[in-house]
Amino acid sequence: MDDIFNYEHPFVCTDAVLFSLRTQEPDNYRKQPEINLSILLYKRTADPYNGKWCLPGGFLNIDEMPEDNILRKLSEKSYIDDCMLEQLHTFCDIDRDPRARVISIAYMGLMNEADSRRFDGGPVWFTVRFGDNGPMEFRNAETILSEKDIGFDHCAIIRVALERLRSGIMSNGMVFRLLPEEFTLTQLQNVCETVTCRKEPAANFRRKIMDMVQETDRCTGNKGHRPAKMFRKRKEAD
Amino acid sequence: MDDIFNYEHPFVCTDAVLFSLRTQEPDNYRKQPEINLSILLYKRTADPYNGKWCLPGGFLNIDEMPEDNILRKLSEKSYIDDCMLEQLHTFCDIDRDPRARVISIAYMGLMNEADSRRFDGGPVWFTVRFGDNGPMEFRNAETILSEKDIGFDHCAIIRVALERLRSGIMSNGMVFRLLPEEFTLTQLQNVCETVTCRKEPAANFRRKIMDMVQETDRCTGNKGHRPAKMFRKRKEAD
DNA sequence: AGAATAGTGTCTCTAAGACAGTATATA
DNA sequence: TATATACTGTCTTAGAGACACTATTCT
Repeated sequence: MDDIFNYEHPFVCTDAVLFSLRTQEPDNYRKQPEINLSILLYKRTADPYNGKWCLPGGFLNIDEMPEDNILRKLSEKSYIDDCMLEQLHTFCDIDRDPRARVISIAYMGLMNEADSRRFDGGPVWFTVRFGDNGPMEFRNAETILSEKDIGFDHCAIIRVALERLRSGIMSNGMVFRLLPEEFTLTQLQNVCETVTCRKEPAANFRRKIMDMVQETDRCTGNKGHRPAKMFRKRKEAD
Repeated sequence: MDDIFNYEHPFVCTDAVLFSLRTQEPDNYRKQPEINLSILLYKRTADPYNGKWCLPGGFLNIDEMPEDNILRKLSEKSYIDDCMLEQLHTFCDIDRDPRARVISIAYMGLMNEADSRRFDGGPVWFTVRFGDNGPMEFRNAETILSEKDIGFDHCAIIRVALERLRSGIMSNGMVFRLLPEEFTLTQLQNVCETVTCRKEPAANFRRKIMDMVQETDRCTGNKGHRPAKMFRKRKEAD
């Protein structure tokens, strides 16, 4: 092999920010459930950052695409074998891994709640609390994590992913990857609102997204209030 | 060192799409010059892709940031020692380099015409012709290149850069990095129009960008028509 | 009736686009 | 006066936001 290939070169790894939803059943069956955004983290059991929580990912094999690497790592610990991944950014800080020079190609993925509930063992879902630019917080039934509990530069990666999700959720059809096939417009709106941290009158929201959805002939029922029509993502005909 | 670091891992390189402008002096001194977008390419003198034209960049050293790598490579061949670089995307196709597995972290940079004219020796500037999605063409005084004359996957990289430039030029203050400190609004508009491939009435354009610029007390003259006020980028006061 | 959500109609304001017009320098 | 660019005024339209209103189900 060529001379230029005989030098000590950086390692390459992947990291994935997987988003999903956690729907909290309400105390009163007539009320709408609370919807929270959640991400997937796992607890490290070795140095560096032993005991800290990190994003799933791994070292990239010489003959492997980053997306495949991430899906492989995820399917080792769960039942995920398909999830659309979008490249976010490549993180290159020289000392981001104390063991060696490791650059990380970061991806973002979205999955609906039903699929995300099939995870067990390995990584676990934490709901994300976040303000416009303030510190983030991650929770599940047992644990509350703050930014200092996150290893490597993964907080920065999560921030970039959140920013991408927030800016794209309304335009790129990202919302639909978080929702089941069929959903009510109120569900759709609640998801958008939790992601963007902005409330909006229903009439305005509906006008804006009406051309992205299509009505089905089904609706909700037994909720103690007017039933809601179910919608699905509109199939483009162009 | 750790066991996981004893494996054959991908190489990492950088590639930079540097944009600038080429102003073509008009035949009639009273007319506005034609402005073209241009990018920097160099001709390979070794396999693979011997004789093809490529983006500047290079293999990333173990203790080097990608931006520094690019600036180092550029300053070897020219006088560039500073240029804001923005990360575009990381290209990972397994066979994008026939010699080995090499992933490329691609960046985009913008420089004004005066700075870009200080390049000599090494890489050269080509004006870019491009339609909405059609094939690209690259020209300078001696040469016309089509996409097949570009090595590696650098055409795809250029396309991503163009797309980013086109979508951000009006909002992110990118235009101002292509222009000199002071410029006329017609110049500003012409640059925006060549980048976006869309014409627009001057009145509308001016209304849109008025809050991004600030007037100076200078103006053009001796042009055989009404002089134009010079403007500069508005310094934000927040 | 009361509680809760589902869904609609309409007003205002702003920004984008179309287009016609005025202003000013040089030969 | 002719040419070329510089700059402005205004009409129309589309979309965002605010807000008030009606509709439906279950207990």
